Amino acid sequence: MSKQTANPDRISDAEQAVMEALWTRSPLTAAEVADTVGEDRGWSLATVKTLLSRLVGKNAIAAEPDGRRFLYSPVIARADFVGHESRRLVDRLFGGKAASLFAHLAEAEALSDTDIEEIEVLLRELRK
Amino acid sequence: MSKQTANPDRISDAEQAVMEALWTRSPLTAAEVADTVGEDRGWSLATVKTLLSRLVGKNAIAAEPDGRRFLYSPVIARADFVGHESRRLVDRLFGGKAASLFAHLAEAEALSDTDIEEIEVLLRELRK
DNA sequence: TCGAAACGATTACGAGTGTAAACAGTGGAC
DNA sequence: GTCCACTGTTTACACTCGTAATCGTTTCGA
Repeated sequence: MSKQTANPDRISDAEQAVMEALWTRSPLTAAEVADTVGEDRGWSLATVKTLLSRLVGKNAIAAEPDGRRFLYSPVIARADFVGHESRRLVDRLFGGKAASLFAHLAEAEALSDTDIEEIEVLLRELRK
Repeated sequence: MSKQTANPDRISDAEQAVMEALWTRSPLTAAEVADTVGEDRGWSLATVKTLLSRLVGKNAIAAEPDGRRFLYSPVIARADFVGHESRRLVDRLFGGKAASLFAHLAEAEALSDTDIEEIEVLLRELRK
């Protein structure tokens, strides 16, 4: 009672790769996902099928029957996932303060000139 | 060949809690860490000892002998850890673009007014 | 009609994690 | 001098993750 309780159905790295494929285009069959994802990751079809099953188990994707196979589609939106993970990071590392994350990025020179410009634009938007 | 190869000595959530204690004050004995951390997390001394051992194994902390016990201190700095994890998130979710992370936070209304003000100040600094 | 290909489901297995109990050595109190 | 408390080390165990192989079924081509 603890890892899965504290960690309810977190999407793992490998699983995320599969999600990315489905966020890009869906629905897809297992074979199609494997074609897309397995390519760069060097995964076998079997591996992709396992990941798909696990994602279905986590209710992250839905499997709609289509003849004797399934068509998979995301259930959770990418924006939600991204939001969840971002918040998690901000909470874990910056005491929940998003500005601290920003300060860190600035200090670590992790912000390119382009980044800074874009953020300025966004800020002007926000200030309106 | 893959999880530990792709994931060389990552610091886990539970381990991070121990690190936080040591980043706050160090060196500490195992018992002291347990007093600090075990309290809120409800961990037994045994659990804390295990985590300390694993962290030593990962070269994240150092154990200096002090009589018949050890004094533990961080080897990696919090800023480095935070930097690493932040970059990891930006890479995984925002294609490496920090500005995208910022845009997401803005859009998700994860930025408080205070956050925005602070960021503006930081930006002015950066522009100099 | 018969065998091969294609599918999902089941099983596998080592590494990492969360959480701890059991064990062994030792130094201090009495 | 003996025993207890404390310390690090070893072992444990269930669960997740990465990565598949195998199995059972079904369908399509020959």
